[in-house]
Amino acid sequence: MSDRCDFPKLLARHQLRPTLLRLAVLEVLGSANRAWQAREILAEVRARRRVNKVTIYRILEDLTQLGLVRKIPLEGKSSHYELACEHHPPHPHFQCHSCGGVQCLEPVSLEGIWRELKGPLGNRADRVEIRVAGVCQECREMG
Amino acid sequence: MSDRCDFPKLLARHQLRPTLLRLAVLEVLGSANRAWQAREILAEVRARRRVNKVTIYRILEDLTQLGLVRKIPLEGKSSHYELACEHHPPHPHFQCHSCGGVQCLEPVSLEGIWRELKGPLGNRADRVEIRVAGVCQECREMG
DNA sequence: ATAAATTTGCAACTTGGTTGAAAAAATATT
DNA sequence: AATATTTTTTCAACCAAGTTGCAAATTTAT
Repeated sequence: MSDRCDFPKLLARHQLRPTLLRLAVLEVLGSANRAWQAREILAEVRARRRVNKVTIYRILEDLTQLGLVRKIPLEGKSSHYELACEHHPPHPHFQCHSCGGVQCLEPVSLEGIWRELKGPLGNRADRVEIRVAGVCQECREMG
Repeated sequence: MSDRCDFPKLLARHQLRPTLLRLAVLEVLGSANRAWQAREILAEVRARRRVNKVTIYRILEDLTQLGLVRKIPLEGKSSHYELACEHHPPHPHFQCHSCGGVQCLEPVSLEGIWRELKGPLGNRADRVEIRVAGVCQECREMG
């Protein structure tokens, strides 16, 4: 997935030091083409190292702030995070409203939407997010 | 906005009794063309009547379940709710990542997106939600 | 009138996330 | 190298949104 992302370099480019924990978080995020909950990232990092949850939250916040990570609001109480490097362009997410599971979908063109968008003038729009809700295959088969 | 929605009838159609509280929640939702947080709805209903928050949450859950209300996941820890009657078709939402404020945008055509959507086969997609993130006018003027 | 079912309230709890300040680690200065 | 400074991580305590189980109250059916 993100074998081609040089995380230390990415961090350096943003004046963030390449600490073990920051790298660990980035590596978890890059280890699969999916969106992760903070709790999942915490668990993954803990598999290799002792960490406090606050640290994970703060790292995620910093990385999100710098645009290195995308924070995706979805149904449920916990946010999801994913890499935002050049190898992971923005894309829609599918969420099953039965099991809550999340899947990344292929990127779609947003031109039409941007063109059609009409909102209170004076707002500056930076980003468009698409969430597709439905029932995933597994839940459908369950009945 | 929703002067044309007959809430008692809507409830009856779904085998839900038109209790004072259910009607109060619907009336709050219909009182402005915006998305409401549960806490806001609670406050509004409490302005007229004594209610427990659990009741509000349960009512919102029931109404959402029946498709009478849309629950919209946005950035931040609390969900937003809005009427889903025929007078309030689905539409994108704008959210300011400075103040967190939410605005309803005009509906846009989703045809292009539906056509382009490519996801794990076997999923059934029911709904597409669009969230536009940016900075609202007010926050821009602040600096 | 009374029994049965539905709705609401209450209190206690769970969970995701946050705060502030101290401890530890890394970097810079003399 | 020793010390000061800054950055990162931790800890404990906290907060707010939302949930659970059960009792009380209300509504509907018998």
